[in-house]
Amino acid sequence: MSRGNTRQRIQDVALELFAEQGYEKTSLREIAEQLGVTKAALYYHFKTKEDLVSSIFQDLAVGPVDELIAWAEENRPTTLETKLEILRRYSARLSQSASVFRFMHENQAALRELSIGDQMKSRIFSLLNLIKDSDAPLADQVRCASALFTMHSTLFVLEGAAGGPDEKRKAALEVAEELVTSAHHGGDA
Amino acid sequence: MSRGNTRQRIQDVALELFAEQGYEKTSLREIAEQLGVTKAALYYHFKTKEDLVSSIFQDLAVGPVDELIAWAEENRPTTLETKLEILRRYSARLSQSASVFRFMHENQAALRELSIGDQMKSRIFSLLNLIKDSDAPLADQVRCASALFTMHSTLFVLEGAAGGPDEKRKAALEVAEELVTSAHHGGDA
Amino acid sequence: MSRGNTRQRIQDVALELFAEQGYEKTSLREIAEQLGVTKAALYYHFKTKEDLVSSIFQDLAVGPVDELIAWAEENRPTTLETKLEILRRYSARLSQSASVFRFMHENQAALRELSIGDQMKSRIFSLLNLIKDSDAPLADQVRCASALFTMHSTLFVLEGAAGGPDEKRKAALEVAEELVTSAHHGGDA
Amino acid sequence: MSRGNTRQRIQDVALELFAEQGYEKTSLREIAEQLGVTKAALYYHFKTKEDLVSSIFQDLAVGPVDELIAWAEENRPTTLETKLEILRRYSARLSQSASVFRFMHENQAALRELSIGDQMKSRIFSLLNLIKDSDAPLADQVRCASALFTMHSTLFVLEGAAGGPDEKRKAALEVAEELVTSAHHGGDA
DNA sequence: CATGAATGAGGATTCATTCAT
DNA sequence: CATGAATGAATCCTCATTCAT
Repeated sequence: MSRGNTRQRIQDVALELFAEQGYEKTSLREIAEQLGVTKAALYYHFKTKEDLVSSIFQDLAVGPVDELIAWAEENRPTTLETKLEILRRYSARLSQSASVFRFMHENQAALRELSIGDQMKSRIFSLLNLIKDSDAPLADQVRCASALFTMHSTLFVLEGAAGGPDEKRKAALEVAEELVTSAHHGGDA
Repeated sequence: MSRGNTRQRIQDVALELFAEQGYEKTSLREIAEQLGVTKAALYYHFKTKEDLVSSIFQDLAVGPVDELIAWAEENRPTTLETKLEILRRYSARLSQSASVFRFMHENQAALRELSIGDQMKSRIFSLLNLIKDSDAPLADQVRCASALFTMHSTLFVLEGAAGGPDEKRKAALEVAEELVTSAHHGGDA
Repeated sequence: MSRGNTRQRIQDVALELFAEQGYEKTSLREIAEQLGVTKAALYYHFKTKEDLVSSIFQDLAVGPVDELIAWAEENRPTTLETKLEILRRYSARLSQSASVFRFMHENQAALRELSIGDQMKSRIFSLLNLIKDSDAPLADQVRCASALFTMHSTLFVLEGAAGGPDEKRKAALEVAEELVTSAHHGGDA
Repeated sequence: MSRGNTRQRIQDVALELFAEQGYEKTSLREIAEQLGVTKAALYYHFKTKEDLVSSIFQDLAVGPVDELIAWAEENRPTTLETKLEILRRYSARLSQSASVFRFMHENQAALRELSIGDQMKSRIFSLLNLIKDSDAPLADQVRCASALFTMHSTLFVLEGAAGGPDEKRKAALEVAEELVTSAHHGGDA
């Protein structure tokens, strides 16, 4: 039945548990139990716990974001329209891999000393630098950072408010576009 | 030698380590060692590790935010000017207790199952509800949430960018005010 | 209000908790808390935890049993009637200090390495030796031991059966008398 | 080196130490040390300390007694001869697993809050109910309880008296039979 | 591919006890 | 008489990891 897709199944279950309970609170025993295999089996597929979590990020977050960055770099110089397209594409990535990003957001302390933490951080900085202008007034830089964070946060905030996940995503994107546009104008004017 | 200020010293050192390394990665042994006391001494002052972290939040975050909420509730109905004043006061609180809020932000997964996690969450929701209008369009609600998150995030993002902490705080406040104002107008128009 | 009777109050509360939860499971903190005093206060009245439990036994078990043994030794040689009187008196002691004896019975392992354990053991052996005849057949010796244990056990067994505590005590005494009488006859015949 | 019998070896050493020192005074460290393994090895085989002690009881006490109860229930209605046979079989079980029963007897307080405590208690009650008649006079009920306790106690009392363990066992059985017979006649007459 | 068995390091917590005030 | 503050030693237990089979 399971033919070589074990690796994938481990990642799936692990992500689910990591997102639910946090990285540190989720033990390999738990993951193995939920899969119906032995802890040792996990070690056949992944060298360490860190290796497991890294592979998840690599596939679901680092890779996609790298593609986005590559695309943006091909489209230099970065016009406002390009910036807005970055936001749109990023928003799409975000909702595709919502649980990884949620996990990242809620476990920053735990991820900080994992190499993957730095990797993600540098990607997001790259993205931010594509959107904002380093010479712009501080407030404009905040606007751009805020644009990114707004899309992140909306993934798991506003539970109370009406609207399905996709409506919320669109609203967040709208606000983000507005913020970046405003920062861009700020630079222009 | 120590004159009744031990409790306070424990809280200080604990917060420092919690913020630096994360809640789960910081052991009571470490805190005790840094203080030059025994683990058991910590247990004389705090019933559990959770109790310790809770007391820190209570003093530095829950208390101050409660005061702010109380003030806001005395000034009903909430005009735009009141909302902006809430932002200003919140921004001040935030920078006074920056490390607690940073800690909170980076350890959401760990705090989730601590009672203090729920407490903080409910406070922030209260604040959000004072600022936003539940009947407003979704985008406006996102604007208000974003205003809060912007002030939070700016505490520990934009390391690269120029400007001292206070300038960043002011810039964040400016953006937050803008977002809330925009959401308010949105409701009006 | 409390004038020098603190010692007594400590003993009372301690016995209650020891009997309820066992010796090892009952901490001095617990005793102090229930009394509304500090652990350190207990140490003013009793040198150690062992000292506390010993004092309780001394007052409620060792002393009374010693009196009984003294009485029996004054009434040598030990006729059957004397033996039966020993049983009656012992039965009375037992129900007066039921909780100490129950505690003793259920915590033999814990008491074994406390000096008071040996003390109690030697008292009960003395009592047994007054009742049984060392030259008698083994079965008769068992009868006499059984007589004592019957009275002990009935203190906290037969919860299901009808009858108030005093009726049970009388029934136990009756059976005990029978056993000792039978052992005595056995020696005679 | 060790061939799958580790689990058994742990149980053996644990029982020995539990019986010698009591449940609470015996730490897992001690058990592990005596076996020449790590504490963690114990946890591979038994989920908790309670689980370890339970497994010992299950194998050596609960199981055998359950068989005895099952046998007795097949031989309803319970004649006097059946009752005596129960005593004989129980006596045999008792001396086969003497240390478990001794341990049980001396650690009642500790076992009380372990699920295995309740289990054993209910077994002994079942046994008692097979032997005694609930409508009989209280004294007869005491006789039957006493029969059981006599066999229990003789396992570790009467150290001073002459006779090997098997002679003591037989003497105890004799007295127990007598008590139950007497209680049975009491009901008849 | 995977398991069974084990380890070493470390976690939070509890306890009896002490002593200066 | 009693407390507040602290200690040292021990407790049970969990975890990531390893390795022979």
